[in-house]
Amino acid sequence: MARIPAHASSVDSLDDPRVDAFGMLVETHNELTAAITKRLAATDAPPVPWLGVLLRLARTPGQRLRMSALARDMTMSTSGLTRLIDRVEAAGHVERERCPEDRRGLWASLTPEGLAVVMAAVPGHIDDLDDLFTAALSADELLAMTDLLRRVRDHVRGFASHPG
Amino acid sequence: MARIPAHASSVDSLDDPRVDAFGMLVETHNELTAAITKRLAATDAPPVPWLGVLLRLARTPGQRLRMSALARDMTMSTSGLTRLIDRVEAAGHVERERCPEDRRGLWASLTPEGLAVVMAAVPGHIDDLDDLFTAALSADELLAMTDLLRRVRDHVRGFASHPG
DNA sequence: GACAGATCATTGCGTGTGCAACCTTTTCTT
DNA sequence: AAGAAAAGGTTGCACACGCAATGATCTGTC
Repeated sequence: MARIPAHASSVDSLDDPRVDAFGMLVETHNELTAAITKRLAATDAPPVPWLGVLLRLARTPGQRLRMSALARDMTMSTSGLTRLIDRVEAAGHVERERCPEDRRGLWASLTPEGLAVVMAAVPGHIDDLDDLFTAALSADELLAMTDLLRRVRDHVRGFASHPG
Repeated sequence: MARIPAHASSVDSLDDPRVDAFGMLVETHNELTAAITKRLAATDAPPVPWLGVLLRLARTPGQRLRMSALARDMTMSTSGLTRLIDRVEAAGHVERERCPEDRRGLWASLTPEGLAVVMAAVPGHIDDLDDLFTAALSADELLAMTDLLRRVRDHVRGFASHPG
């Protein structure tokens, strides 16, 4: 691949592997989340962001997480998470609990109903992922891709670029 | 790692490489687009979706694309694209042109100003990508990841799961 | 040739999200 | 100990997006 001089003025300079990679990340994400969203909506499973919250809580010891920590994990703003938890809580899947050692803070805590919901939803979700996602890759490739993505994610997080 | 029986009822069944991979795709996308969005906003460069439109048009022979084709390429609904083009057109970067051979259709056509804008924005954008994205990977890994993502994207598109 | 159905693009509406401002509580500084 | 600064979470606001319905045009069938 030829280096691209900074003063390049032809449209050829727009073909760049870094730009391509970023574009592909965005497109793949959009295609896949749109498809998964439709699959979930076709059943009575919770939508993608709900599933994200419920999965994270279910996998956490004590099955509760601080609001701000959950926002960071979900890569969304705290205001976005406030509203998301509003909805999930209204459905009875989580509860807000006051935090004894920091009275500013709140726990988002998974309810038994919420745990039941996520346990019931996951097998179908995995089937959807097999169809739409995993089928395109070998097992090794899936792990390799996960690893590459994780490294990029961690790298970007190092810039503390989160929305507030 | 142990196989997970379909009737598994413990939270261990929630640790699944397919679920992990999907979660990582979403997180990486969210982190990276948020960070890139902030970088672009800090300069006078156009926001991410505008850049997507402008780049696609700039790289297309004739530098124009049908609205519906552009919507598919951008992995967004046609209504979303209508509004996006409204904004980009108001900024003078593209123009709608009636299509002689199909009077229902419209071309989204890059203006000279739009071309100048994208040519000016791309070098800085590539610098941002180098910082935030490419730095986490070797050149080979970047290409490998792009390839894996492309295969997943193409696979999902095979399900014709687009929003309308 | 006419009518039914599909396709292209737009609009009304609902919703999910980020930013900035705010209040409360904690932590730091002196 | 007191005031300043920082952090946790919520709210007002604006905005971008998807879905469903609409109007216009094309395509296929009889």
